[in-house]
Amino acid sequence: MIGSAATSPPSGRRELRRASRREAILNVAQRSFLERGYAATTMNAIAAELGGSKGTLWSYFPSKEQLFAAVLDRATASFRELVAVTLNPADPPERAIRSFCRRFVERICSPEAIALYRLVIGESQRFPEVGRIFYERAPAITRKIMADYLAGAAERGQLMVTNSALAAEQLTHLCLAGMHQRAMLGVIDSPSSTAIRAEADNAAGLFLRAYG
Amino acid sequence: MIGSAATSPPSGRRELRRASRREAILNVAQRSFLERGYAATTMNAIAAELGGSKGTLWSYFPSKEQLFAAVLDRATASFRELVAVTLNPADPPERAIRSFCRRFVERICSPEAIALYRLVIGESQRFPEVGRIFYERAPAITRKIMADYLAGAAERGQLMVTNSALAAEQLTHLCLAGMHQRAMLGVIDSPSSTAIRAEADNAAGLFLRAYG
DNA sequence: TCATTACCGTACTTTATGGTATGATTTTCT
DNA sequence: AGAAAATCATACCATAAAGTACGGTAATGA
Repeated sequence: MIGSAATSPPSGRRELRRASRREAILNVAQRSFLERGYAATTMNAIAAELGGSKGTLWSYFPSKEQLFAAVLDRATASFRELVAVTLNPADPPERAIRSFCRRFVERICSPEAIALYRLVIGESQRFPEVGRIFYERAPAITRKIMADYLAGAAERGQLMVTNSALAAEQLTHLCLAGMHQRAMLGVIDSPSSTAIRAEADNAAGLFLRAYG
Repeated sequence: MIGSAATSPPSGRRELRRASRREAILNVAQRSFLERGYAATTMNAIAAELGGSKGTLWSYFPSKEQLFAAVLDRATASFRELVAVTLNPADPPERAIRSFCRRFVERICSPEAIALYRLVIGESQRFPEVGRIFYERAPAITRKIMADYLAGAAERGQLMVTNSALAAEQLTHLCLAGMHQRAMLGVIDSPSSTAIRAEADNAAGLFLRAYG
Protein backbone atom coordinates (compact mmCIF):
# COMPACT_ATOMS: atom_id res chain seq x y z
CA MET A 1 0.00 0.00 0.00
CA ILE A 2 2.71 2.36 -0.89
CA GLY A 3 1.07 4.89 -3.13
CA SER A 4 -2.53 4.67 -2.00
CA ALA A 5 -3.37 8.37 -2.19
CA ALA A 6 -2.10 9.68 1.08
CA THR A 7 -4.19 12.85 1.10
CA SER A 8 -7.69 11.72 0.09
CA PRO A 9 -8.41 8.00 0.37
CA PRO A 10 -12.12 7.74 -0.32
CA SER A 11 -12.98 4.94 2.09
CA GLY A 12 -11.91 3.73 5.46
CA ARG A 13 -14.44 3.77 8.26
CA ARG A 14 -13.14 6.95 9.78
CA GLU A 15 -13.23 8.99 6.62
CA LEU A 16 -16.75 7.85 5.84
CA ARG A 17 -17.98 8.73 9.28
CA ARG A 18 -16.27 12.07 9.08
CA ALA A 19 -17.80 12.87 5.70
CA SER A 20 -21.29 12.02 6.84
CA ARG A 21 -20.91 14.05 10.00
CA ARG A 22 -19.79 16.96 7.89
CA GLU A 23 -22.87 16.60 5.76
CA ALA A 24 -25.07 16.56 8.85
CA ILE A 25 -23.49 19.76 10.10
CA LEU A 26 -23.98 21.42 6.75
CA ASN A 27 -27.61 20.37 6.64
CA VAL A 28 -28.40 21.86 10.02
CA ALA A 29 -26.39 24.98 9.32
CA GLN A 30 -27.98 25.49 5.94
CA ARG A 31 -31.48 25.32 7.35
CA SER A 32 -30.60 27.86 9.98
CA PHE A 33 -28.79 30.26 7.68
CA LEU A 34 -31.57 30.11 5.13
CA GLU A 35 -34.39 30.71 7.53
CA ARG A 36 -32.74 33.12 9.94
CA GLY A 37 -29.96 34.77 7.97
CA TYR A 38 -26.29 35.01 8.81
CA ALA A 39 -26.34 37.25 11.87
CA ALA A 40 -29.28 35.59 13.56
CA THR A 41 -27.77 32.13 13.19
CA THR A 42 -25.67 31.14 16.19
CA MET A 43 -23.07 28.45 16.40
CA ASN A 44 -24.51 27.46 19.75
CA ALA A 45 -27.89 26.77 18.21
CA ILE A 46 -26.33 24.71 15.45
CA ALA A 47 -24.33 22.66 17.93
CA ALA A 48 -27.42 22.17 20.09
CA GLU A 49 -29.61 21.06 17.19
CA LEU A 50 -26.82 18.78 16.07
CA GLY A 51 -26.79 17.08 19.44
CA GLY A 52 -23.05 16.93 19.82
CA SER A 53 -20.68 19.24 21.59
CA LYS A 54 -19.30 22.57 20.54
CA GLY A 55 -15.74 21.32 20.24
CA THR A 56 -16.78 18.86 17.57
CA LEU A 57 -18.44 21.54 15.53
CA TRP A 58 -15.33 23.69 15.65
CA SER A 59 -13.17 20.74 14.70
CA TYR A 60 -15.04 20.55 11.40
CA PHE A 61 -15.37 24.26 10.72
CA PRO A 62 -12.96 26.45 12.59
CA SER A 63 -15.10 29.58 12.33
CA LYS A 64 -18.61 30.72 11.59
CA GLU A 65 -17.48 32.40 8.41
CA GLN A 66 -15.93 29.23 7.07
CA LEU A 67 -19.04 27.28 7.91
CA PHE A 68 -21.10 29.90 6.11
CA ALA A 69 -18.85 29.69 3.08
CA ALA A 70 -19.17 25.92 2.97
CA VAL A 71 -22.94 26.12 3.27
CA LEU A 72 -23.23 28.63 0.47
CA ASP A 73 -20.89 26.63 -1.68
CA ARG A 74 -23.07 23.56 -1.40
CA ALA A 75 -26.35 25.47 -1.59
CA THR A 76 -25.48 27.38 -4.73
CA ALA A 77 -24.19 24.22 -6.36
CA SER A 78 -27.43 22.38 -5.68
CA PHE A 79 -29.37 25.48 -6.65
CA ARG A 80 -27.85 25.25 -10.09
CA GLU A 81 -29.26 21.77 -10.41
CA LEU A 82 -32.57 22.89 -9.01
CA VAL A 83 -33.07 25.48 -11.71
CA ALA A 84 -31.42 23.59 -14.53
CA VAL A 85 -34.10 23.13 -17.11
CA THR A 86 -33.95 21.13 -20.28
CA LEU A 87 -34.86 22.66 -23.60
CA ASN A 88 -35.70 20.27 -26.38
CA PRO A 89 -34.68 21.64 -29.78
CA ALA A 90 -36.96 19.08 -31.46
CA ASP A 91 -40.06 20.73 -30.00
CA PRO A 92 -41.57 23.75 -31.70
CA PRO A 93 -40.08 26.82 -30.06
CA GLU A 94 -43.37 28.05 -28.59
CA ARG A 95 -43.75 24.79 -26.79
CA ALA A 96 -40.14 24.51 -25.67
CA ILE A 97 -40.04 28.05 -24.34
CA ARG A 98 -43.37 27.86 -22.62
CA SER A 99 -42.45 24.67 -20.84
CA PHE A 100 -39.08 26.14 -19.86
CA CYS A 101 -40.76 29.15 -18.34
CA ARG A 102 -43.21 27.07 -16.35
CA ARG A 103 -40.55 24.92 -14.77
CA PHE A 104 -38.23 27.83 -14.23
CA VAL A 105 -40.81 30.00 -12.49
CA GLU A 106 -41.94 27.10 -10.37
CA ARG A 107 -38.45 26.34 -9.16
CA ILE A 108 -37.32 29.89 -8.70
CA CYS A 109 -40.37 30.68 -6.57
CA SER A 110 -39.90 27.73 -4.24
CA PRO A 111 -39.36 28.72 -0.61
CA GLU A 112 -35.80 27.37 -0.60
CA ALA A 113 -34.88 29.28 -3.73
CA ILE A 114 -36.37 32.48 -2.32
CA ALA A 115 -34.56 32.03 0.97
CA LEU A 116 -31.23 31.42 -0.76
CA TYR A 117 -31.67 34.37 -3.05
CA ARG A 118 -32.47 36.60 -0.10
CA LEU A 119 -29.48 35.38 1.84
CA VAL A 120 -27.10 35.87 -1.06
CA ILE A 121 -28.31 39.37 -1.82
CA GLY A 122 -28.40 40.38 1.81
CA GLU A 123 -24.86 39.23 2.55
CA SER A 124 -23.24 40.13 -0.74
CA GLN A 125 -22.24 43.49 0.69
CA ARG A 126 -20.22 42.09 3.55
CA PHE A 127 -19.05 38.97 1.70
CA PRO A 128 -18.56 40.22 -1.85
CA GLU A 129 -17.52 36.89 -3.29
CA VAL A 130 -20.82 35.36 -2.25
CA GLY A 131 -22.75 37.27 -4.88
CA ARG A 132 -20.21 36.65 -7.59
CA ILE A 133 -20.04 32.91 -6.96
CA PHE A 134 -23.81 32.67 -6.91
CA TYR A 135 -24.08 34.65 -10.11
CA GLU A 136 -21.70 32.38 -11.95
CA ARG A 137 -23.29 29.23 -10.65
CA ALA A 138 -26.94 29.99 -11.12
CA PRO A 139 -28.18 32.88 -13.29
CA ALA A 140 -25.22 32.82 -15.65
CA ILE A 141 -25.50 29.10 -16.29
CA THR A 142 -29.24 29.16 -16.83
CA ARG A 143 -28.84 32.01 -19.25
CA LYS A 144 -26.07 30.23 -21.11
CA ILE A 145 -28.31 27.22 -21.66
CA MET A 146 -31.11 29.43 -22.88
CA ALA A 147 -28.81 31.50 -25.08
CA ASP A 148 -27.46 28.39 -26.78
CA TYR A 149 -30.96 27.17 -27.43
CA LEU A 150 -32.06 30.53 -28.82
CA ALA A 151 -29.04 30.76 -31.09
CA GLY A 152 -29.88 27.32 -32.46
CA ALA A 153 -33.52 28.24 -32.96
CA ALA A 154 -32.48 31.38 -34.78
CA GLU A 155 -30.21 29.38 -37.07
CA ARG A 156 -33.06 27.02 -37.83
CA GLY A 157 -35.18 30.02 -38.75
CA GLN A 158 -37.62 29.47 -35.90
CA LEU A 159 -37.04 32.72 -34.04
CA MET A 160 -35.95 36.20 -35.02
CA VAL A 161 -33.23 36.45 -32.40
CA THR A 162 -30.05 38.33 -33.25
CA ASN A 163 -28.43 38.78 -29.84
CA SER A 164 -29.08 35.47 -28.17
CA ALA A 165 -27.35 36.32 -24.88
CA LEU A 166 -29.45 39.43 -24.49
CA ALA A 167 -32.64 37.63 -25.40
CA ALA A 168 -31.91 34.91 -22.87
CA GLU A 169 -31.38 37.51 -20.19
CA GLN A 170 -34.64 39.15 -21.05
CA LEU A 171 -36.64 35.96 -21.06
CA THR A 172 -35.32 34.63 -17.78
CA HIS A 173 -35.90 37.98 -16.13
CA LEU A 174 -39.42 38.22 -17.44
CA CYS A 175 -40.05 35.08 -15.42
CA LEU A 176 -39.12 36.97 -12.25
CA ALA A 177 -41.27 40.00 -12.95
CA GLY A 178 -44.28 39.29 -10.81
CA MET A 179 -44.50 36.68 -8.14
CA HIS A 180 -40.81 36.24 -7.61
CA GLN A 181 -40.37 39.87 -6.71
CA ARG A 182 -43.40 39.79 -4.44
CA ALA A 183 -42.18 36.61 -2.80
CA MET A 184 -38.74 38.14 -2.24
CA LEU A 185 -40.29 41.11 -0.49
CA GLY A 186 -42.67 38.97 1.54
CA VAL A 187 -45.77 40.40 -0.09
CA ILE A 188 -46.99 36.91 -0.91
CA ASP A 189 -45.99 33.64 0.71
CA SER A 190 -45.86 30.75 -1.72
CA PRO A 191 -47.69 31.10 -5.01
CA SER A 192 -50.19 28.53 -6.22
CA SER A 193 -49.32 26.38 -9.19
CA THR A 194 -52.03 27.93 -11.34
CA ALA A 195 -50.61 31.38 -10.62
CA ILE A 196 -47.19 30.07 -11.57
CA ARG A 197 -48.51 28.75 -14.87
CA ALA A 198 -50.18 32.03 -15.68
CA GLU A 199 -47.03 33.97 -14.82
CA ALA A 200 -44.85 31.75 -16.97
CA ASP A 201 -47.25 31.92 -19.88
CA ASN A 202 -47.27 35.69 -19.70
CA ALA A 203 -43.50 35.82 -19.85
CA ALA A 204 -43.30 33.37 -22.72
CA GLY A 205 -46.13 35.16 -24.50
CA LEU A 206 -44.42 38.53 -24.44
CA PHE A 207 -41.14 37.02 -25.54
CA LEU A 208 -42.69 35.13 -28.42
CA ARG A 209 -44.69 38.12 -29.62
CA ALA A 210 -41.45 40.05 -29.85
CA TYR A 211 -39.19 37.35 -31.29
CA GLY A 212 -41.65 34.87 -32.85
CA MET B 1 -52.23 82.39 21.30
CA ILE B 2 -54.89 80.22 22.73
CA GLY B 3 -55.33 77.50 20.16
CA SER B 4 -51.92 77.43 18.59
CA ALA B 5 -51.67 73.67 18.03
CA ALA B 6 -50.49 72.29 21.35
CA THR B 7 -49.08 69.07 19.95
CA SER B 8 -47.15 70.12 16.84
CA PRO B 9 -46.33 73.81 16.68
CA PRO B 10 -44.06 74.06 13.67
CA SER B 11 -41.69 76.72 14.95
CA GLY B 12 -40.15 77.71 18.22
CA ARG B 13 -36.42 77.49 18.51
CA ARG B 14 -36.44 74.24 20.44
CA GLU B 15 -38.65 72.37 17.99
CA LEU B 16 -36.58 73.49 15.05
CA ARG B 17 -33.36 72.41 16.67
CA ARG B 18 -34.91 69.11 17.62
CA ALA B 19 -36.14 68.47 14.10
CA SER B 20 -32.78 69.22 12.55
CA ARG B 21 -30.99 67.04 15.07
CA ARG B 22 -33.36 64.23 14.24
CA GLU B 23 -32.56 64.65 10.58
CA ALA B 24 -28.85 64.54 11.32
CA ILE B 25 -29.27 61.30 13.25
CA LEU B 26 -31.29 59.78 10.43
CA ASN B 27 -28.67 60.79 7.90
CA VAL B 28 -25.86 59.15 9.79
CA ALA B 29 -27.92 56.07 10.58
CA GLN B 30 -29.09 55.70 7.01
CA ARG B 31 -25.56 55.78 5.66
CA SER B 32 -24.50 53.13 8.11
CA PHE B 33 -27.49 50.86 7.61
CA LEU B 34 -27.19 51.09 3.85
CA GLU B 35 -23.52 50.35 3.66
CA ARG B 36 -23.17 47.86 6.49
CA GLY B 37 -26.61 46.32 6.92
CA TYR B 38 -28.71 46.09 10.05
CA ALA B 39 -26.68 43.72 12.19
CA ALA B 40 -23.30 45.26 11.46
CA THR B 41 -24.52 48.75 12.29
CA THR B 42 -23.97 49.63 15.93
CA MET B 43 -25.63 52.34 17.93
CA ASN B 44 -22.24 53.17 19.40
CA ALA B 45 -20.81 53.86 15.98
CA ILE B 46 -23.75 56.08 15.08
CA ALA B 47 -23.41 58.04 18.31
CA ALA B 48 -19.68 58.40 17.77
CA GLU B 49 -20.01 59.60 14.19
CA LEU B 50 -22.71 61.97 15.33
CA GLY B 51 -20.36 63.52 17.85
CA GLY B 52 -22.84 63.75 20.70
CA SER B 53 -23.44 61.39 23.56
CA LYS B 54 -25.28 58.11 23.66
CA GLY B 55 -28.03 59.43 25.90
CA THR B 56 -29.01 61.98 23.29
CA LEU B 57 -29.30 59.35 20.61
CA TRP B 58 -31.56 57.25 22.78
CA SER B 59 -33.67 60.28 23.65
CA TYR B 60 -34.57 60.56 19.96
CA PHE B 61 -34.94 56.89 19.15
CA PRO B 62 -35.53 54.63 22.13
CA SER B 63 -34.26 51.49 20.39
CA LYS B 64 -32.25 50.35 17.42
CA GLU B 65 -35.33 48.82 15.85
CA GLN B 66 -37.24 52.07 16.00
CA LEU B 67 -34.32 53.94 14.51
CA PHE B 68 -34.15 51.38 11.74
CA ALA B 69 -37.85 51.74 11.08
CA ALA B 70 -37.55 55.51 10.87
CA VAL B 71 -34.60 55.26 8.50
CA LEU B 72 -36.41 52.86 6.22
CA ASP B 73 -39.52 54.98 6.32
CA ARG B 74 -37.61 58.01 5.12
CA ALA B 75 -35.44 56.11 2.68
CA THR B 76 -38.31 54.34 0.94
CA ALA B 77 -40.25 57.59 0.75
CA SER B 78 -37.37 59.37 -0.94
CA PHE B 79 -36.74 56.31 -3.07
CA ARG B 80 -40.25 56.64 -4.39
CA GLU B 81 -39.46 60.18 -5.45
CA LEU B 82 -36.15 59.07 -6.88
CA VAL B 83 -37.74 56.60 -9.25
CA ALA B 84 -40.87 58.59 -9.96
CA VAL B 85 -40.65 59.26 -13.64
CA THR B 86 -42.90 61.41 -15.76
CA LEU B 87 -44.51 59.96 -18.83
CA ASN B 88 -45.76 62.48 -21.31
CA PRO B 89 -48.88 61.22 -23.13
CA ALA B 90 -48.34 63.88 -25.78
CA ASP B 91 -45.12 62.23 -26.93
CA PRO B 92 -45.24 59.32 -29.35
CA PRO B 93 -45.24 56.13 -27.26
CA GLU B 94 -41.86 54.91 -28.51
CA ARG B 95 -40.29 58.11 -27.34
CA ALA B 96 -42.12 58.26 -24.02
CA ILE B 97 -41.34 54.66 -23.14
CA ARG B 98 -37.74 54.84 -24.19
CA SER B 99 -37.13 57.94 -22.14
CA PHE B 100 -38.90 56.36 -19.16
CA CYS B 101 -36.69 53.31 -19.37
CA ARG B 102 -33.52 55.35 -19.51
CA ARG B 103 -34.31 57.38 -16.46
CA PHE B 104 -35.66 54.39 -14.61
CA VAL B 105 -32.61 52.19 -15.23
CA GLU B 106 -30.30 55.03 -14.33
CA ARG B 107 -31.97 55.65 -11.01
CA ILE B 108 -32.54 52.06 -10.07
CA CYS B 109 -28.88 51.23 -10.67
CA SER B 110 -27.55 54.06 -8.53
CA PRO B 111 -25.44 52.87 -5.61
CA GLU B 112 -27.96 54.14 -3.06
CA ALA B 113 -30.84 52.38 -4.77
CA ILE B 114 -28.87 49.15 -4.93
CA ALA B 115 -27.90 49.40 -1.28
CA LEU B 116 -31.48 50.06 -0.21
CA TYR B 117 -32.81 47.21 -2.28
CA ARG B 118 -30.25 44.88 -0.77
CA LEU B 119 -31.06 46.01 2.73
CA VAL B 120 -34.79 45.61 2.26
CA ILE B 121 -34.49 42.15 0.77
CA GLY B 122 -31.99 41.00 3.35
CA GLU B 123 -34.03 42.13 6.32
CA SER B 124 -37.48 41.30 5.02
CA GLN B 125 -37.26 37.91 6.65
CA ARG B 126 -36.76 39.18 10.17
CA PHE B 127 -38.84 42.34 9.72
CA PRO B 128 -41.65 41.25 7.42
CA GLU B 129 -43.31 44.62 7.21
CA VAL B 130 -40.15 46.12 5.76
CA GLY B 131 -40.60 44.33 2.48
CA ARG B 132 -44.30 45.06 2.27
CA ILE B 133 -43.89 48.76 2.98
CA PHE B 134 -41.11 49.03 0.44
CA TYR B 135 -43.15 47.19 -2.14
CA GLU B 136 -46.10 49.50 -1.75
CA ARG B 137 -43.99 52.60 -1.80
CA ALA B 138 -41.66 51.92 -4.67
CA PRO B 139 -42.33 49.15 -7.20
CA ALA B 140 -46.10 49.27 -6.87
CA ILE B 141 -46.28 53.01 -7.36
CA THR B 142 -43.95 53.03 -10.32
CA ARG B 143 -45.96 50.30 -11.93
CA LYS B 144 -49.21 52.12 -11.26
CA ILE B 145 -47.93 55.18 -13.06
CA MET B 146 -46.79 53.09 -15.98
CA ALA B 147 -50.01 51.06 -16.07
CA ASP B 148 -52.10 54.21 -16.22
CA TYR B 149 -50.02 55.54 -19.06
CA LEU B 150 -50.23 52.25 -20.97
CA ALA B 151 -54.00 52.07 -20.53
CA GLY B 152 -54.28 55.56 -21.95
CA ALA B 153 -52.03 54.75 -24.87
CA ALA B 154 -54.08 51.66 -25.59
CA GLU B 155 -57.28 53.73 -25.57
CA ARG B 156 -55.71 56.16 -28.00
CA GLY B 157 -54.86 53.24 -30.25
CA GLN B 158 -51.12 53.73 -29.88
CA LEU B 159 -50.31 50.38 -28.28
CA MET B 160 -51.84 46.92 -28.37
CA VAL B 161 -51.99 46.50 -24.62
CA THR B 162 -54.91 44.64 -23.09
CA ASN B 163 -53.71 44.01 -19.54
CA SER B 164 -52.03 47.25 -18.65
CA ALA B 165 -51.03 46.21 -15.13
CA LEU B 166 -49.28 43.12 -16.44
CA ALA B 167 -47.59 45.02 -19.23
CA ALA B 168 -46.31 47.62 -16.78
CA GLU B 169 -44.88 44.89 -14.58
CA GLN B 170 -43.15 43.33 -17.55
CA LEU B 171 -41.66 46.57 -18.79
CA THR B 172 -40.32 47.71 -15.45
CA HIS B 173 -38.83 44.30 -14.82
CA LEU B 174 -37.19 44.18 -18.21
CA CYS B 175 -35.29 47.23 -17.05
CA LEU B 176 -33.81 45.18 -14.20
CA ALA B 177 -32.79 42.22 -16.33
CA GLY B 178 -29.13 42.88 -16.83
CA MET B 179 -27.07 45.39 -14.95
CA HIS B 180 -29.38 45.75 -12.00
CA GLN B 181 -29.11 42.07 -11.20
CA ARG B 182 -25.37 42.11 -11.64
CA ALA B 183 -25.08 45.20 -9.48
CA MET B 184 -27.21 43.58 -6.79
CA LEU B 185 -24.92 40.57 -6.73
CA GLY B 186 -21.77 42.67 -6.79
CA VAL B 187 -20.66 41.36 -10.17
CA ILE B 188 -20.30 44.92 -11.44
CA ASP B 189 -19.86 48.08 -9.45
CA SER B 190 -21.58 51.06 -10.98
CA PRO B 191 -22.52 50.90 -14.63
CA SER B 192 -21.51 53.56 -17.11
CA SER B 193 -24.14 55.83 -18.57
CA THR B 194 -23.68 54.42 -22.04
CA ALA B 195 -24.29 50.92 -20.71
CA ILE B 196 -27.38 52.21 -18.97
CA ARG B 197 -28.68 53.70 -22.21
CA ALA B 198 -28.10 50.46 -24.08
CA GLU B 199 -29.80 48.46 -21.39
CA ALA B 200 -32.82 50.72 -21.33
CA ASP B 201 -33.12 50.73 -25.10
CA ASN B 202 -33.05 46.94 -25.15
CA ALA B 203 -35.87 46.77 -22.63
CA ALA B 204 -37.95 49.34 -24.46
CA GLY B 205 -37.17 47.68 -27.79
CA LEU B 206 -38.43 44.28 -26.71
CA PHE B 207 -41.52 45.77 -25.18
CA LEU B 208 -42.37 47.83 -28.23
CA ARG B 209 -41.82 44.92 -30.61
CA ALA B 210 -44.35 42.95 -28.63
CA TYR B 211 -46.93 45.64 -27.98
CA GLY B 212 -46.23 48.24 -30.66
C1' DT C 1 -5.13 -5.75 23.23
C1' DC C 2 -3.80 -1.17 23.15
C1' DA C 3 -2.65 3.19 21.34
C1' DT C 4 -4.93 6.71 18.83
C1' DT C 5 -8.30 9.42 17.34
C1' DA C 6 -12.62 11.50 17.64
C1' DC C 7 -16.42 12.91 20.53
C1' DC C 8 -18.94 14.50 24.63
C1' DG C 9 -20.24 17.66 28.35
C1' DT C 10 -19.48 21.55 30.49
C1' DA C 11 -17.38 25.30 32.32
C1' DC C 12 -14.85 29.23 30.99
C1' DT C 13 -12.91 33.46 28.58
C1' DT C 14 -13.26 37.32 25.77
C1' DT C 15 -15.34 40.69 23.35
C1' DA C 16 -19.04 43.32 21.60
C1' DT C 17 -23.32 45.57 21.96
C1' DG C 18 -27.83 47.48 23.24
C1' DG C 19 -29.25 50.08 26.75
C1' DT C 20 -29.09 52.73 31.53
C1' DA C 21 -27.54 56.03 35.12
C1' DT C 22 -25.60 60.26 36.61
C1' DG C 23 -23.77 64.53 37.43
C1' DA C 24 -21.98 68.55 34.99
C1' DT C 25 -22.74 71.95 31.24
C1' DT C 26 -25.07 74.38 27.79
C1' DT C 27 -29.16 76.21 25.51
C1' DT C 28 -33.76 77.91 25.48
C1' DC C 29 -37.89 80.01 27.18
C1' DT C 30 -40.20 83.45 30.21
C1' DA D 1 -31.78 86.55 35.75
C1' DG D 2 -33.32 82.13 36.65
C1' DA D 3 -36.12 77.89 35.97
C1' DA D 4 -36.55 74.16 32.71
C1' DA D 5 -35.21 71.40 29.16
C1' DA D 6 -31.72 69.37 26.35
C1' DT D 7 -26.97 67.71 25.75
C1' DC D 8 -22.58 65.92 27.05
C1' DA D 9 -19.07 62.77 28.80
C1' DT D 10 -18.37 58.80 30.90
C1' DA D 11 -18.86 54.97 33.56
C1' DC D 12 -21.62 51.09 34.07
C1' DC D 13 -24.84 46.88 33.41
C1' DA D 14 -26.67 42.71 31.41
C1' DT D 15 -26.61 39.67 27.92
C1' DA D 16 -25.27 37.12 24.20
C1' DA D 17 -22.29 34.99 21.15
C1' DA D 18 -17.79 33.26 19.20
C1' DG D 19 -14.34 30.59 20.44
C1' DT D 20 -11.21 27.78 24.05
C1' DA D 21 -9.88 24.32 27.59
C1' DC D 22 -10.08 20.03 29.61
C1' DG D 23 -10.97 15.72 31.71
C1' DG D 24 -13.51 11.67 30.72
C1' DT D 25 -15.57 8.30 27.33
C1' DA D 26 -16.57 5.85 23.13
C1' DA D 27 -15.17 4.30 18.52
C1' DT D 28 -11.38 2.95 15.27
C1' DG D 29 -7.23 0.84 13.42
C1' DA D 30 -3.16 -2.19 13.79
